[in-house]
Amino acid sequence: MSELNSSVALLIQSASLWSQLIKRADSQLSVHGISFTEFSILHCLAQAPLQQLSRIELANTVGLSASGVTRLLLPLEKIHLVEKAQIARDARVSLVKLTSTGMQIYQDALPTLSYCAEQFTSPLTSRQQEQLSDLLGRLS
Amino acid sequence: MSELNSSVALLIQSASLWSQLIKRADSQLSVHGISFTEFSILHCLAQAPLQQLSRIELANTVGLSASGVTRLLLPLEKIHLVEKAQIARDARVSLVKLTSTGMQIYQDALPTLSYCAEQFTSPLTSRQQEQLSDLLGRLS
DNA sequence: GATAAATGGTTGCGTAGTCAAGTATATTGC
DNA sequence: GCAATATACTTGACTACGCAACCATTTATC
Repeated sequence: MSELNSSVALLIQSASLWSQLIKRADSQLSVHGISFTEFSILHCLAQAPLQQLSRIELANTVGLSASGVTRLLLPLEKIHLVEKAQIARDARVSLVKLTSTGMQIYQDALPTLSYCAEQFTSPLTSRQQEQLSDLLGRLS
Repeated sequence: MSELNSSVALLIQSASLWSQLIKRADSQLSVHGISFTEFSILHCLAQAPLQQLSRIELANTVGLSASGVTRLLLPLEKIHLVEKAQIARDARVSLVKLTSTGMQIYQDALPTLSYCAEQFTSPLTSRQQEQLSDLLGRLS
């Protein structure tokens, strides 16, 4: 049973850690008027070629359901951080494109979140941070 | 900017990873009639001395807000997995105590979640899993 | 020992997100 | 070329939270 316990204990500890991290990130990002999840979306779009992705691609990248993406994009469209685009090949897909305003907000918010991430990983040496990054990268 | 990017990219990748993990855990735990968060609560209580904790301690341990704990406990009380208890010293605190039914459900669910955790960490060698556990343990 | 401040907890209200079902378009099998 | 199936969403209804405001009790201050 203590075999079972150690992996499960790690999981539960991670849950607590993660929820605290997200709360802090949300709180710090609120200066820019966006949440962590919204930032994630801006980030994925900013990295994408032409700064655009389909909603399904976006959902897979940020780990949300399709409907979650639909709902999250509504306010972002309303304040013109992203806009819809079509693709001729397939009338089903509705592309999401980062606007220049959206890119601006993203770039403003990037150092804020980066600082937050550093605060969080500061108990680790930079060597350990690399290790952690590497290990997490191997998980799926 | 690519300096900023690497830490932030890791964070966003972790978010996606985490949400997928929780979805899988919830889905597998549904056999036992509980969610991952509910399991977390049972787990914390099972580890605690006398299998009881105050609501605030519980909130801190699982990373929820106080109100989150209040609401989560309601259904658990209703199906008698946990019960309320008083402490004479302080009439404000309301202890939460794991019932024997609750302990049973916890022990039934433990291997399920453990299997889920193993599935998740299976891309890593056991040496790497230890490293990961160690690194995460150092974060707060 | 009365008043102020802190702590433990609950409730109202709002937001984020899920799943199941529906719609529109594309693709496949015959 | 047309039915069947799959894909890309959207919507309705619901759950899971968080925050702010609120009691109740305890502790500190004077």
